[in-house]
Amino acid sequence: MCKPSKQGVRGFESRRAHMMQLYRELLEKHGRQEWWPCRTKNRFEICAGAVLTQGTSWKNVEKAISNMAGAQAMGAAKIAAMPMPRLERLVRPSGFFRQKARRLKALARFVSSYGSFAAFAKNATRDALLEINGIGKETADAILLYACGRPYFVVDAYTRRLLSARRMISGNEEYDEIRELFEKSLPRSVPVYGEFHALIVEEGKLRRSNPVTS
DNA sequence: AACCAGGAGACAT
DNA sequence: ATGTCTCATGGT
Repeated sequence: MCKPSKQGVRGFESRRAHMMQLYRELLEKHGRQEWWPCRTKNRFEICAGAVLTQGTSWKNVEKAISNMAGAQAMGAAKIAAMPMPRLERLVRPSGFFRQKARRLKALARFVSSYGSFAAFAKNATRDALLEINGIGKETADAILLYACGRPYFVVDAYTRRLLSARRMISGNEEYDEIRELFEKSLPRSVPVYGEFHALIVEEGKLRRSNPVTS
């Protein structure tokens, strides 16, 4: 049952075509972003970055990451065992430092409970991540995609604006509807998801600094 | 000198 | 379900 109607099939193919076209267009315009993939051997650093960047510019996050790395503290076990005042001091430049220190610690304990990062990356579920206080949908998906190498598309405010500007969504869709739109329209590829989201962010930043150039 | 970043949670309506 | 407030540092 539920064999797709011609309308449904055409609608699906059309969305997929638009999505690929958008990807190509952004890729040509901005070039490859290569956010985290190979540059970072430490995958916990990606998890930390996902939390630290909540509501703050990446520039500030880099300072906090640099502090943690400089203190030999960029690891789940180290963060899990670190006294809060010390952790707060390290992440202070990223803003919201008290709650971010708490969130990092909760995440570090969760990762540590798997015994190894590899075990965490393989077995942690999205729902389990979402139960951690301070890990919402966007942060969870960013961790799953960029740190765990799993095919979850990351949706942010730029993504909504861009898609509604292109009339690919109406604008009032739920987070997960938009995520599934990407995941169903694109080949199930971690590098593609990662690059596409990064490109959308880059495009969003450009639009902000220069509101008039389409 | 406001304004705002690669958000999320708590709370009121 | 949908708004509004808070969290906080550093760059335009």
